[in-house]
Amino acid sequence: MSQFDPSLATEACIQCPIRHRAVCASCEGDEIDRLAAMKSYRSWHAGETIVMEGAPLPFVGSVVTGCATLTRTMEDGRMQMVGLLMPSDFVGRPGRAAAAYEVVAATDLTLCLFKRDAFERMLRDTPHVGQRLLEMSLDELDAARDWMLVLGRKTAREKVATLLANILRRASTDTHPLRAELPLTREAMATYLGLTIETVSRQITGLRKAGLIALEGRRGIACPDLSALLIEAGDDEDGRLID
Amino acid sequence: MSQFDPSLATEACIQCPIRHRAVCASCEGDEIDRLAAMKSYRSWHAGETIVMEGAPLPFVGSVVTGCATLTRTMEDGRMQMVGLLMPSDFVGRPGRAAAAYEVVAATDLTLCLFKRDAFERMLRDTPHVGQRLLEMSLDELDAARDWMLVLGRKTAREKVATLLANILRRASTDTHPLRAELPLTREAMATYLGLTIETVSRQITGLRKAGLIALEGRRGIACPDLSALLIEAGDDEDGRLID
DNA sequence: CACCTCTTTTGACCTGCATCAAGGCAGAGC
DNA sequence: GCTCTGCCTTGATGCAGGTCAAAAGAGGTG
Repeated sequence: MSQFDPSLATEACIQCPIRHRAVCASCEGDEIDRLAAMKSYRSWHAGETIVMEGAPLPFVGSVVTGCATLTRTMEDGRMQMVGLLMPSDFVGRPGRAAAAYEVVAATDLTLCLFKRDAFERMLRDTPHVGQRLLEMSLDELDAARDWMLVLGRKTAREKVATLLANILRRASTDTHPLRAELPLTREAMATYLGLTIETVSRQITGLRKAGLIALEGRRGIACPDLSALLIEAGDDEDGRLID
Repeated sequence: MSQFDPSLATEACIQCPIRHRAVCASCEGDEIDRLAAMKSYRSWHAGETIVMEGAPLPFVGSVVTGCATLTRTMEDGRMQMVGLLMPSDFVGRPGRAAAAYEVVAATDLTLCLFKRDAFERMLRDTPHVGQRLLEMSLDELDAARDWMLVLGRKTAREKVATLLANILRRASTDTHPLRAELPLTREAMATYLGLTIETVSRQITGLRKAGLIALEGRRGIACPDLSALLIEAGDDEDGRLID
């Protein structure tokens, strides 16, 4: 775990804490200062574990840069990723001392952190922060439920297409063709999709051979026609973003 | 859709709205009256659709008696149940006019309802209701993520054992052997578990032949040893309740 | 460059669950 | 009671994706 230079935060932490700007549209001036005084930043390298499943988690916060994964593990070692956190996503759970999932940095990662007890006090004192957090939690719940459809009913090819399309849309810079760097290894993708690494690899190859995507090195991906990829994913063309 | 006699509500609606007692532990006396004045009750028969996916949903509320299902459907008809609502569970989404999922009465069902706009006003005026709702939403999110592990990684037998164990524990009256009435048809179970109806049936038969459960008619189920069933489910013995 | 390690791809084979197709059984209505 | 209808179970077969094994890249290091 390395130190993050807080002076970088002004630009990087656009939407923090919990989508700072959105929240603070209704903040008084000194509320912003109080929030700012409570923040700290911490960084991790790709692959580092932030908390283990069940371990105490004395902070909450949000992703500033990079990408983190939430994973549940069965006793025999089977693993399922249950969330993929991107910048501005919330980490941790007010009102609960232990992490329900393992949290791992998928890429190099910086979090904006609050001590949990201080954050809980803020929730009580500042209702609009609680309202914003409720809204975000309900969005997360919808995303989790959408992903249940992916896990329960989609074929391997549809699953991979769904994930790639989501990543492409999030990273979207409206270039043509659409490009993105995959924040996940093949193994992490398999863990997310309820597949094995071999199946993920085969399906990616299949999509490449069908001309739906192009690979640029190990992590780079390009997509000439997102709507074609979405059809392959079994979604209607304007299917919603899934976490 | 039939009318529910509000006079029955006093007993039945122990935890409504949004676990009324829990909320109202910190309510003033007249807050309770105001909440009560906003409520209404409505009942549905087993199998009736309450709202279709994407249709306008002008109310929110909570389950008083019975059991409802939340389901997402793909264009080609594949369906995945994404939530199973039991008494005291919350229905609907403040801040959103349309239902994200189809809601169906799995059994005969009574809901305690609030007009959505009135409820949203209450959320703004009564912060502890919002806090309670946040807490409930985070619990739902954990449950949804736990179910992702079931869908993504468990075998058919483990899935069925997981569902049956959850139902038995919810209905638990601490009798021995544990008994419950299944609120779901085989088809609904299949939709929940990401399986087909035939596979569900075969796995139930398998669990019965292994002596882990006994069937009592079509809907009745008994379990002589819950911890044995939980081991079959791939959980540790005190695995948590899953929605 | 050679060497090592880690990730990804590819191949061959197998199995768990889906699919297709009959039956069986319980409750409702006559 | 009989029959109809809607669930549920059972059987036979096929295939998608898992498993096991090996090879091919892609970095990193001396």
